Amino acid sequence: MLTLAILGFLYEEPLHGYELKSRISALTGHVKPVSDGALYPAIARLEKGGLLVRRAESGAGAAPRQVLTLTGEGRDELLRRLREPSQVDITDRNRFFTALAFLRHLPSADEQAAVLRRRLEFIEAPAGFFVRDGSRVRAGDVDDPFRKGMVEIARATSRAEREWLSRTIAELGS
Amino acid sequence: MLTLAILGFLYEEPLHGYELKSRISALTGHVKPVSDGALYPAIARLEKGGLLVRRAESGAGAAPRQVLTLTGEGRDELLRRLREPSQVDITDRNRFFTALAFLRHLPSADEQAAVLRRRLEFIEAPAGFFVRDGSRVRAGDVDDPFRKGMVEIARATSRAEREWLSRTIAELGS
DNA sequence: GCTAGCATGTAAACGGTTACATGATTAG
DNA sequence: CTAATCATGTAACCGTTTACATGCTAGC
Repeated sequence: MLTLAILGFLYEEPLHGYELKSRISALTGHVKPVSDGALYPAIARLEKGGLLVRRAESGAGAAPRQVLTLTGEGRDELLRRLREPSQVDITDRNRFFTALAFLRHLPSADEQAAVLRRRLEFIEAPAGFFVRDGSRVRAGDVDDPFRKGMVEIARATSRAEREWLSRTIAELGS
Repeated sequence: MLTLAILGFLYEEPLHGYELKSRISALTGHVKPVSDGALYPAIARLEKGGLLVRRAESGAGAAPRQVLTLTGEGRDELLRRLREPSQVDITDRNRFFTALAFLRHLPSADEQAAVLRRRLEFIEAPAGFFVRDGSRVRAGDVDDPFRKGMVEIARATSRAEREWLSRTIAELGS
C-alpha cells in the first residue's frame, strides 16, 4: 500500500519525502499519519531497486530536502501494479482504494475497466458473515444489535461501491 | 485484530484452532482466510501469556485437535480491550468492526455506548481527501472519475455508519 | 488413485509501529 | 521562549505473509 502510494504520487510529479507523507496521509480519508519509520525505509527500498532517484535540494532549513523522481523502471512498475493487481490489492479495501487513486494513469479504458471488474466480482461474491452450523445467518436472524450493525453497514457500503463500479464500468465501455 | 478476534470467539465457547480460523475468516465479511502462519503463533503467544490453555482432543483423524479455553485473565483481557480500545482500534475499520462483533460482551450499556461514541467522534472529524495547496478539494471539484468514486463511496459508507452509530447510541441511552 | 477438507505447525522475509535522534524556521 | 511545523533518518520489536512440512479421512 505504502509502496504503491509512493509510486503513484511520484508518477505525477517529483516530490520530497515530507510532502509525500502529507499526501499519503490525506489519501487514506480520515487522516492517519504515515510514520517516518515506514516511509523512509520504503523510499530507500525503492531507490535500491532502481525505481527512483534522489537529488538533495541544498535549501536552507532543517534537513535538506531529498527530491525524489521516478525512473523509467519506476514508472513501468506503477503501471504494472495497476494493470496486474494482486489478490490482496483487489480484496483489501485500503489497497484497492489506493490503486483507484492512481488508476487514471493506466493509458487504456479497457485496462481500467478490467480492474474495476475484478473488484466488482469480488464484492459480488457472497459474503460470509457469521456462519453457524454451515448455514449462513442473515441480517434479520442475528439477535446481537452490534453484529446487526456490522451487517447493515457492510451492506450499505457494498451497495454504494457496487453501484459506482457498475456505472463506471459501463461508462468506460467503448 | 487477530488477537482480539481469538479472545472474542473463545470468550463465547472453547474452540480448536481450525474452527477459530473459519470463524475469523467469516467475520471479515468477504472471506479472506486467516493464514496458519498468523493464527498458530498468535495462539502460542496467548498461551504463553496465560490468557488461554489448550487441551489435546485425542480424536482419530489428522493432527489432534487442540481445544482452546480462555483463562480468567483471558476473559478479563477481552473486556479490557473492549472497554479501552486503542486509537487504532477506533481508527481502523477492520479493527473497529472486530471490536463491534464482541461488544455485547461488555456488561454495561454505558460502556458499550462510550465505545460507539468514540468511533462516531472519529468518523465525524473532517476527512482529508486530496488536500491541494492547503484548501480541501470537494467531491465535485475532483476531475478524475476514479478519485470522485473514492470520495463518493467513502461518503456513502461514512453516512451509513454515522446513522447506525447515532441511532444505536440513542437506543443504548438509559 | 486423486482431490478436497480437516488439522497443526515452523521458518524466512517483509513491512509497519514506536521510540529515539537531530536540527532549523516561523508564529504566537 | 516555546510550541508547532518542516525535514530526514535509525533501531528494536512485532505481527503478517508466504512457503514449507506432515498426515489422516471422505467422496468422486
